[in-house]
Amino acid sequence: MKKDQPQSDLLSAPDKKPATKKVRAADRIRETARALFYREGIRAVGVDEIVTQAGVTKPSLYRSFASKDELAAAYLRDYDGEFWQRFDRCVAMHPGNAKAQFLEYVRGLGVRASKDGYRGCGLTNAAVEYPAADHPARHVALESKIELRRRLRLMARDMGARDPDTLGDGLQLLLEGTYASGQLFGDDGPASVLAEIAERLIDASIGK
Amino acid sequence: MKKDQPQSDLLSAPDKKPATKKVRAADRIRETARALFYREGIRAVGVDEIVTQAGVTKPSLYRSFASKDELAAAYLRDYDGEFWQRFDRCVAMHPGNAKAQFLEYVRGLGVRASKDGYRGCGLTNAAVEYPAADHPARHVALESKIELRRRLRLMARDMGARDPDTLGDGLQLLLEGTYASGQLFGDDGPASVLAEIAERLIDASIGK
DNA sequence: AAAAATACGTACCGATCGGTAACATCGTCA
DNA sequence: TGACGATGTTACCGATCGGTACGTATTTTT
Repeated sequence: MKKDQPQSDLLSAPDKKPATKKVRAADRIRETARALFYREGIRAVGVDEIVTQAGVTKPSLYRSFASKDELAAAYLRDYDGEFWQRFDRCVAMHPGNAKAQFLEYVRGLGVRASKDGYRGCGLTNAAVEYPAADHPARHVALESKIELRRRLRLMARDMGARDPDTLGDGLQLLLEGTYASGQLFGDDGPASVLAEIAERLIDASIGK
Repeated sequence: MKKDQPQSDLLSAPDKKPATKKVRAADRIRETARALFYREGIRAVGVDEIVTQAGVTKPSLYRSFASKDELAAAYLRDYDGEFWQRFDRCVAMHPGNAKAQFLEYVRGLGVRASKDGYRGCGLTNAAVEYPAADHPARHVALESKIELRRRLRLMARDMGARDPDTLGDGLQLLLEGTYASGQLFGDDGPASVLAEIAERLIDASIGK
């Protein structure tokens, strides 16, 4: 279970103990929380479970995070970062072609969402778990979704949509619908038609 | 379950106290749980809060429901019933016209989902809160979604879609996306374009 | 090597969680 | 009246919840 020691000794690592435990407790907590929160939900996971599985202790958690809610918010910030990494990678694959960019992301998502064990979007799930507007976790989730909306509308404009805002919002509905459906049905759920439907909607919304 | 209140006083009710408390405890619990579970989420609401707000006591709850999980399942069965009531009312309004039936529902949903305080679909939310496949709440939610999928595919066929299953699934993506987006963004969210997008997608999927 | 700073662990807290035992009370109907 | 079923009352259970007081290692700096 305790793997990952700093492989800095690939070349010229002069003074360094094996450092089996060199990974900072805060990092181990972040990683463990990420896995547990995503798989089981935030409310379902207690801090004891996190620290136990991370191989650290509770005070270590509370030295790095003010509360469980803040840890949840940190998890979502990490998740948000990974999301945009995936998204922007698709964008970079098709320079100047917004439709191809979006369809690239959508095809990847369609595959992921149809594998079982898929649990949807961590950000959306968190917003479902924490409806209170002032909760730190919900705040992170909402900001991310607002940014996504902005990006999708821009992409819709670049696609040449007659009404970019409407198409952008429509694409967001499809994405959120896939997140939800993917975790409801296992494979062979509605999520598998995402790419086809998205393309159909886009084609019906551009040109003319 | 457990019929309610002998409403024998429609005529000739001679001796009857105001009956402020005549409502069965089980029913009061169901109603209270429905409101609280939907608004705040199932995990977020404790049984103490339910019985307190319902004006009953904990043993009364556990005389009618085997566990909190079963109460949650009962809540979802109620929710499911109300959903199909709304849905079938829209169907009945446009006999023989599946597209009009669906758009009728979609227009109503678009309005509801854009009001703030909207919390999405109770069934979908429950599935998010309880990822474990064997949880009673998730079971009810999944069954309902499977039935919805079946219905939407049938409607897509009645619309004359080239590929009914694909269109049906696409419509489900839009619905689920609206449930999620509606509770993320308040009003003026992506949910407000649902009707327009749905119609566009349908038109692009039929005939030819 | 000594001192200052940083990271971590042991043990514990009060509150709340879902759930129950035992008994008193009430209304209804025979 | 008397019996019954449904409800309320009170007190309690063990487990888990999020969170902390306080002392000990370990590093880093001097």
